[in-house]
Order: sequence, then structure tokens, then C-alpha cells
Amino acid sequence: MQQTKITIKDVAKACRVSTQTISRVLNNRTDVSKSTRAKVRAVIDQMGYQPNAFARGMRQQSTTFGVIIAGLQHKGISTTLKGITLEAENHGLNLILKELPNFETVDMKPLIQSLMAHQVMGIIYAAPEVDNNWRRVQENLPPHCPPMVFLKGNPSSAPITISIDNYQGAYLVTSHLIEQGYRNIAHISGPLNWFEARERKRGWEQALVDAGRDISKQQSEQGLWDPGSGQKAFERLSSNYPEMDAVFVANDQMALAVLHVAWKHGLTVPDDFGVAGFDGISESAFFVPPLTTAIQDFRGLGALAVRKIRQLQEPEMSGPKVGSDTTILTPKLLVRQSTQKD
Amino acid sequence: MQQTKITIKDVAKACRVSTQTISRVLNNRTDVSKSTRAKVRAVIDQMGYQPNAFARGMRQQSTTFGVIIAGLQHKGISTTLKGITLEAENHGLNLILKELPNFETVDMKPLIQSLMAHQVMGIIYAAPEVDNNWRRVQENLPPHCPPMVFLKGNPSSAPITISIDNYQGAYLVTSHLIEQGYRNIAHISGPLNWFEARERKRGWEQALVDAGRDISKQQSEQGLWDPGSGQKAFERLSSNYPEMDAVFVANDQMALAVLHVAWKHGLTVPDDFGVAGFDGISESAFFVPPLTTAIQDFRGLGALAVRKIRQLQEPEMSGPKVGSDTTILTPKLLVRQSTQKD
DNA sequence: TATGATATTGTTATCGATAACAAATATAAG
DNA sequence: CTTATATTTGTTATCGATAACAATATCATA
Repeated sequence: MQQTKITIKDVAKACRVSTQTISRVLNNRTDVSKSTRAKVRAVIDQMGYQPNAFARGMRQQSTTFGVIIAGLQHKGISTTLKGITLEAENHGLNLILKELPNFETVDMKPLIQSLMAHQVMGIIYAAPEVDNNWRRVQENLPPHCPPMVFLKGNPSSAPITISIDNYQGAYLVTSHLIEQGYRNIAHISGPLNWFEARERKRGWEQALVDAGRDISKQQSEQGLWDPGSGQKAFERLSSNYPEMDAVFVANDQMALAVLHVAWKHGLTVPDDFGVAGFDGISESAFFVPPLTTAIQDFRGLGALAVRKIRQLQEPEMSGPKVGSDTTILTPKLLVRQSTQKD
Repeated sequence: MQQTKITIKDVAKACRVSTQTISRVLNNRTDVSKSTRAKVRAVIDQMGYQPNAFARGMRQQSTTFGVIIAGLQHKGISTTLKGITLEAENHGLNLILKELPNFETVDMKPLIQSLMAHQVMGIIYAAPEVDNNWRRVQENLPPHCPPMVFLKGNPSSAPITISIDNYQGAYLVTSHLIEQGYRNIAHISGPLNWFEARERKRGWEQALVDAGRDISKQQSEQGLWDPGSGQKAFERLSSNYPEMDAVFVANDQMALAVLHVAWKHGLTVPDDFGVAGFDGISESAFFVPPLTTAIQDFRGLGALAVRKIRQLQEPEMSGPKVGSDTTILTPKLLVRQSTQKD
């Protein structure tokens, strides 16, 4: 049944021309007569011929890039990936996806080599910066590694990065809580070995300092991004910091757990207690009550990364490398009911 | 700087042996002396040589498969993808990802041809069955298309499918509501041009019929999976069907909106009103109150799909095709507070 | 009609790896 | 010390496409 694959030779034979002529038609070159071109096109269609990308890849520039991610179960990651896939589709690029089994993986060699074997034009590294994984990844890059674009980490620690300004976002959210008249604003952070978590915490602290609050009295607890850990962190805060009347939570999922506990304890949000999150997941508009948060443009982030990869391809880019290349996106404050004291 | 890529020839020259010997070492063949093998390995490491996958791909069986998805923003899809990536990683397979811009896309030819160009060993089609898109996709497959595995649709409508039994899951959830003593159980469905939505609705109806309820009196409204549409559907139900005392919602996100509206209206869940969802997203444990739902093993679904692709590769599989090949997974009922009348 | 410019097609070498076959070397048996 | 056998290495052709170059056909102009 499954007869052997159709090649350019089969098409050439059917058209009674040379393979080169077929190749010319495939590549839309001008030096083919109209009639020949039409005939070849027809035969190609009729036979369902598809040029072999491997053979092509041996002679042409690659149109494939790699994506290394971790934590696809997180909304932010999967949305970033969506931005990447759509932008890739738009430009006819192929995308080979690699997911790390966990955030601690730092030996990228096998993954990167597998991508290099596919002659990728570049690699988007979209796994978050946790502990010193970025540095270790960068120290362990194989020789002749294709250009890499790093997302979701410290703008300065890699040559090419596209980051979201978590510090600024957290600062915005916290300032908003202050303006709303909350006095004792706690923080539930993400795991502090994450760069993003540290930045958000830093934004919270600085906003308090700039508002003249006594920082030594404000408290924070660490969560692990998931609702369960957020719940525990909030319970610790409740007992250690009874004067707390608001909390800035480092992501929406943990904020959901805080709302949940508040509801169980009969606390009224936002009147008794203010809650703000971070990320802007779509569900947060339907929390009880709707959650104030900072919205991040993950999809734009992904699209931007692909654009950067394409730029690196272009010849003029191979000019003088001007040190590190950094782009920073800023989250937007999204005020909802959970922080709007009557 | 970026000196030309290192090839097998460079390695051969450095080792003062033929390229064939290098190739033998690369493929772990036995007919190489220990000393030669060791030397070659050392040089390969030292030079950072990586065999070109294109050149290899021209002579060897492919280790790459394609994945076509749509709606990465949905938890179910991204989790399925995670199952796929991890299973692929486990077996050293590469994965080229294609995302459809929308669910209505039925002209797969460009996508599939691009995958065929990469000589994929198979394709996992993980975009849901909406309207008659599956049939149209299958009618429009290019000739010599690699084997495809269809997920998330009607088990019978494609030759190879792995499905989740949405009917059974919905039946379980609805039966549970009945057992809890709710009398007038409405349904908020997904968009009914989705196969999955129709199946869930069918399960709801059948459970009511089997319990001897008068089906003509039970009502349902259609949502679009997102919380906003769920909210509107619930408001329509509230006015059209005032005797309603419970609702089975076709996914957790819309159920979140229902809880939200119930809270706004001062309805007490579960005592005044029962709410059950579908999907089992992790956040649903922290809704207010925690949501009863049917949990689907999306990750297992993805892993299974990869396993199926690998099986298709094996020679013994190319024996007599026995019509369609179907696997069905059943969701599990997860009872939480939102349906537990004290 | 001859001539050079232009348009169209074909030939050969090549990309990097591997299969199939051939050759050389080492080892064992008689 | 041969001859047979096993082990190790090298040579050539090949996968499918394209680049570089060569060849032919077509046309306008002097």
C-alpha cells in the first residue's frame, strides 16, 4: 500500500524535465517558462509531492527554532508558548519543543545538542530563573551553540533577554493598596529562589518604604505558587501578624486560596481586608470577589521572542555585538473589587 | 568568529580515520576496536561535534513526530501537551508543534505538508472536534499522509482515536447531584458544536432519565467555556427556570462564574443550591466553596498518544489493519463541598 | 543573415551521514 | 607455516534537494 515516498525525481520523470527545473518551480524562481511552470505545478499537486525537508535543510538556511520550557501546567508558561506558536506560524517557521522535567535541570547539553542536530536557527529559553540555573545553563552551553533568547529572568544575566518588569508591577499593586487606605500590608511571595518572586517582593518592599511605612513591621511569607501553599502561607500570616489588613499575593492562584480562607473565616473582602494578586489570569475576574491584579502580556512576550530570533538571523545583525540586548515589558495594574474599600 | 560547522569529516581528519569509522562509533556499533572508539569519543567531546540531523534523517527512520493543537490557553490542552512532551522526552523523540489559529481551521494541508516535509513518523491531532472539522480534516488529508492519532473527539469518526468518555463523566456527576437530593438540576453546556459539549449534555440527560426525572422540565443553556459566558448562561437559567436548585456545568471555569453569581445573589452553596463542574482543574479545590467536578487525566491522555505513535512505528503493526483503533479513558468523580448538602 | 543578449533547460558536484561492499589486519586451527 | 575465520578499517554509492556552471533555444537588431 504505502508505496515509497515521492521524490523530486519522480516528479521530474513525470514532467519529462530535469530535477533542477522542478527545484526551480519549487523555489519560485523566475527562469522557468510559464508553460513549464504550470505543468510542473499541476503534476506536483496531482502526485501530492512534498519536498523532503531533510534534503532541503542540508543546503538551505534553517527555518526551525527550538523552545525550551518548564512548567507547562502554569498559565503563564502555556500562554507564552501560545504567543510563540502563533508568531512562528505567521512567519512559516517550525518549532521544536522541549520541556524540562523540573526547574532544577541545568544540564541542557542533551537537549541543546538535539536541537543543534536539527540545525535550529536559535533557541528560546523560556524556563524561569530559579536558584542559579540560568548561570549554570550558560556556563554549560556546548560549543557552537546557536543564539539563545532568555525569557522570564534577570535582564542582565544573559546576553539576550526579554523580561517582564516584576518589580515595577509589584510596586504598582502595592502602591494601589496603600492608596486604598490599607495600613498593614503583608506579602505572600513565590518561592524566593525564583528570580520573579524576589523581584515582586522587592517591589512590595520599595513601595512601602517610599510611602514612609515602617518596613520592619511588615511581614511576608513564602508560598510555592500553588493555591495549597498560598493557603498555608496565609494561615501563618494570620497568626503571626494579626494587625494585617491587606495582602499582596505574588500570583493569582495563591490569591484565590487567600480569598477562600478569608471567606471561611467570615472576613469581608475588601472592607475588612484587601487582597491583590499578580498575573491577570482570566479566571481572576470571577473570583469572589473579583481580584485586583497586575496583568502580564505573556502572549506578547512569546511573540517578541520569536521576532528576536528572526532578527538574529538577519545579516546586518551579525555586526558588532553591543554587549547585552535587553527588552523589558511592564505589567499593567488591573483594579477590581477585592481592593476597593467602599 | 562563528567558524563553519563541524562535520563528521573534521572529526575523521582529527582522528586520522575514515568517516565511516566515526559513523560506527556514533551508532554504537560493535565492529570498532576499543582503542579507536575511545579516541574517537574523546575527539568528539573535545570538538563539541554534533551529527547533523538532516543528513542523518535522509538515511534513517525518523524520530520526530508532529502535534497539531488548538486552544493552548485552555488548561486541558496545555496539560495534554505536557503529557506529550514528557513522554517524548522519555523516549528521545522530537516534537514539532503546530497551533491552529482557531477551531474552525480545517485546511490542514499546509500544516501537514510542513510536517511531512520533516518526515514525521506520525501526527497527534489534539484539536477538539468542533462542528464537522474532523471529518473535513480527514477528507482533506494529502496523499501519503503519515499516520494520525486523534484526541478529544468521537471515538468512531477517525481510524485511530484516544478519547475521554465525556458522556460517562457527565453521567457520574449528574447522578451524584441526584443522590444528594437536588430536584431540579439544570445544565450549562459548552458550545454544542463541540463534540465534547454534546457528550456531556447527553450524559446529563441520560442520568436524569435513568433516575425517572421528567426530562422535558429540565433546562439547559449554552455557554462558550469561558467564565463570562457561564455567567450569562446562568443568569438566563435563573430567570427561565426559577425552580432550579442545582446546576451541572460543563467545565470548571464556567462553574466558577456560577459560584460567583450565586455569591452575589446571596445564595448559599451547597445548601440552597448545588454546583458541579467538569475537568478537575487544580484551582477548583479552592473555589468558594470547593467545587465538585469530574477529573480528567489529560496528562495520561498525552502520554498515551505518544505511545500509540511509537507503536505505529513498529513493524508488526503494519500487519492487517483491523478497522478503527480506539482507546477510551473515563473521568473520575471528585466530590467536594459545592454539592454536599449537609 | 549573422551576432550578441536574453530566456530557458540540463549536467555535475555537493551538503553530511550511512549502507553495502571491499580490503586489510589479526587470530586461531590444522 | 599455511589456510580459514574473525576483527577492524576503508571505499564507493546513495539519500533528496540545490548551487554553480554549461548548454541550448529564442529574439531583436545591425
